Amino acid sequence: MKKKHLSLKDLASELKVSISTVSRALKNHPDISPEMTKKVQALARKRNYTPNPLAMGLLRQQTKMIGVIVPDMVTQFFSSIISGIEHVAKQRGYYIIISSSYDSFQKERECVENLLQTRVEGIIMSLSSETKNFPHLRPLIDRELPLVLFDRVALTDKVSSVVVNDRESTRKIALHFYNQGYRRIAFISGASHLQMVKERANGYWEAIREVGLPEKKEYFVECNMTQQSAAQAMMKLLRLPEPPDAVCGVSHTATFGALKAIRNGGLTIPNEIAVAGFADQFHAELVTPNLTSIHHPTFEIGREAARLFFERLENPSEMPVQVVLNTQLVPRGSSLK
Amino acid sequence: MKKKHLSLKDLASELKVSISTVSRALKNHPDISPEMTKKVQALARKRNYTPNPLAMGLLRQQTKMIGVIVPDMVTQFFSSIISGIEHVAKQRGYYIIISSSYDSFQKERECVENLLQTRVEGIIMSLSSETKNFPHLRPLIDRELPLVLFDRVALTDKVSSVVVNDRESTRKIALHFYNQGYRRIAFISGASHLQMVKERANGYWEAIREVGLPEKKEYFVECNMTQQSAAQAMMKLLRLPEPPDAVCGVSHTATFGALKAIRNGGLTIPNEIAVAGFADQFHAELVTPNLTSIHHPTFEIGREAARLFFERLENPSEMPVQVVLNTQLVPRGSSLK
DNA sequence: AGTTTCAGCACAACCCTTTGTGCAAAGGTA
DNA sequence: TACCTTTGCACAAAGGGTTGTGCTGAAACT
Repeated sequence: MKKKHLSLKDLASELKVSISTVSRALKNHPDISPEMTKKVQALARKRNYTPNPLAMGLLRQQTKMIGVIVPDMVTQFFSSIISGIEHVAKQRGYYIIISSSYDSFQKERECVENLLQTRVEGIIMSLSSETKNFPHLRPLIDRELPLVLFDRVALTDKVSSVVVNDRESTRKIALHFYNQGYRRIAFISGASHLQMVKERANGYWEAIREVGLPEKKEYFVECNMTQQSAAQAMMKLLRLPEPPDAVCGVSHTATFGALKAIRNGGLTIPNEIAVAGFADQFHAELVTPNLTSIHHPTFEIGREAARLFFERLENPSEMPVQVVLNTQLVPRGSSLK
Repeated sequence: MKKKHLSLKDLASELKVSISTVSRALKNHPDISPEMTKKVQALARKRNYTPNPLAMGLLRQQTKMIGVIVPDMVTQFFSSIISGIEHVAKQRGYYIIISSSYDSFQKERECVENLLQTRVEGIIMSLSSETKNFPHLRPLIDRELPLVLFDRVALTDKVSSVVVNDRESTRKIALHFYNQGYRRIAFISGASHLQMVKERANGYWEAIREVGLPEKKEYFVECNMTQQSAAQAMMKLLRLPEPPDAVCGVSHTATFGALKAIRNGGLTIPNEIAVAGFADQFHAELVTPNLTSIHHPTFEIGREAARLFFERLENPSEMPVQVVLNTQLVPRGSSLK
């Protein structure tokens, strides 16, 4: 005995008036007499009527849905951003549909296609690490569907985006190391085709130059952004004839990978070597000593991305903009001599 | 020059046939001649036609959407479960709409109402910690909409649910402590109105009795499930005339709270005191020594919940079932003498 | 050749809502 | 009284898709 959702038709037949009368009465249309309006609204409230969103969507040609694509939705970084997006979307009566690209270009492409088929009104996404070309974004751009990129961005001349000040982040860390007296500062970098990685690497070199330290290439190692790879890169650093006394990871994963390698190497932090990188408060305070880290305003990233999305939705012809959010360096035990 | 999605009507007018012909041709209906079918399908492929889901939804009276309510979507535990739900939903062509109750009964109630207005076909949820009555679930049950609860469940005689073997989890931990030679085993419990907490507490006592240790009330302390509160509870334990040599936290948060208190107290793990609790691999291996922990099959919880959901969707009259998943004790450094 | 049969397509209704237009009854004015 | 305006509602179309039924012309039958 499954009760179906009730429609205007049900209300209309119960009141023995036409559907259009009911519809107008619910909107206080002047064409409808006050008595009728009252009667209709009373019944609608009693029966707990709500308009069918599908019918509305069909009529208005809008689904009230935003597609969100992230490399992975389990990581706190992304889930927190999603939470920020959802917060704004909810306020505006929109829903989000989350898809994971699992850092695969192929999957990302499928996600975009799927979401377009679902008739989302636009997409907010962070690119997969494999994504170097953007043919799958063409349909969005050509059809002027709102598209907002965050964290891992591209095509910034055509697409609005939200990023953090990556260069400044690593610069802050390196300067912090220097101020604490560390002089052999190393950096574990990542896949260099990513804009974010380039920026962070630049920030590192900028600080090195700024304080007048020698630009030693051997203190700049690369990894593929996995914990294991970062750990190996760290071990490479430790085997140097003159190993670094401070190290900064290019990402959350790289930082903790380096941390593990250092522990395995039996070195004491922060005396023999200082560590800093990217981590949220919870993770930074879980390890001993607590990790000096760059805190990303994840919720705000999501909020801004959603804000830009609605801006474009309302004004598709505006020029794309880029919002740069500032990160925060939180010094903790791992780098305080 | 916003190109709209194209419809059957567009295809029909381009081929100068009726809409119904196009519709049938796309489905290989025998009424349509092979040549016409070929022609239509060719054009549809060329133009990249996909049916409008709103129109289909309106027609079939199904939205292909599942509402998902969690206390918080940022925590890995829940985001991983959501990921499992999404995985199954995607396979079946369904989308999920995620709402957060923020552990508030009021918000949870609003979430349910909102989702029902959106015409989701059912809801998969974990109850907020405030939820003790279930008037907001009545509409779901009365209208026989699929409802599946996980982790924090209730009304198991009317609603399908997925839980883990909580009692067994803590029992395993306590037995593991005993086998490692620990004899003064403590437990940091939580808000006792939660079924989950009761079960875990029971598992602890069960193991204590099983191995014949004295049932010492002072080794059983309570906290309100925050890190700080758990840390305070831990400190209380450490101040005992005969402090425990092993401690188990009732939850992820409680476990790490206890860990921090022990560190602050300057005790060495696992020699002076062993620690174990609930944590995923990433967090367990982040701390030193690595934390012995109960691993929850979060992805599977989501998968099972979704499976039960579709079972009920297809067969609403079946009796509710409860799936109990087993947890896994992963011994690590924090409890190995 | 006249009738039947069937292939092959068009028409119309339905799902639910909004909204422009039509229309009848009531009121007002000359 | 005859005409015009206004009130208050009904009708219909549109949005995109499916599907039962109606219609037309040609092939196959007697």
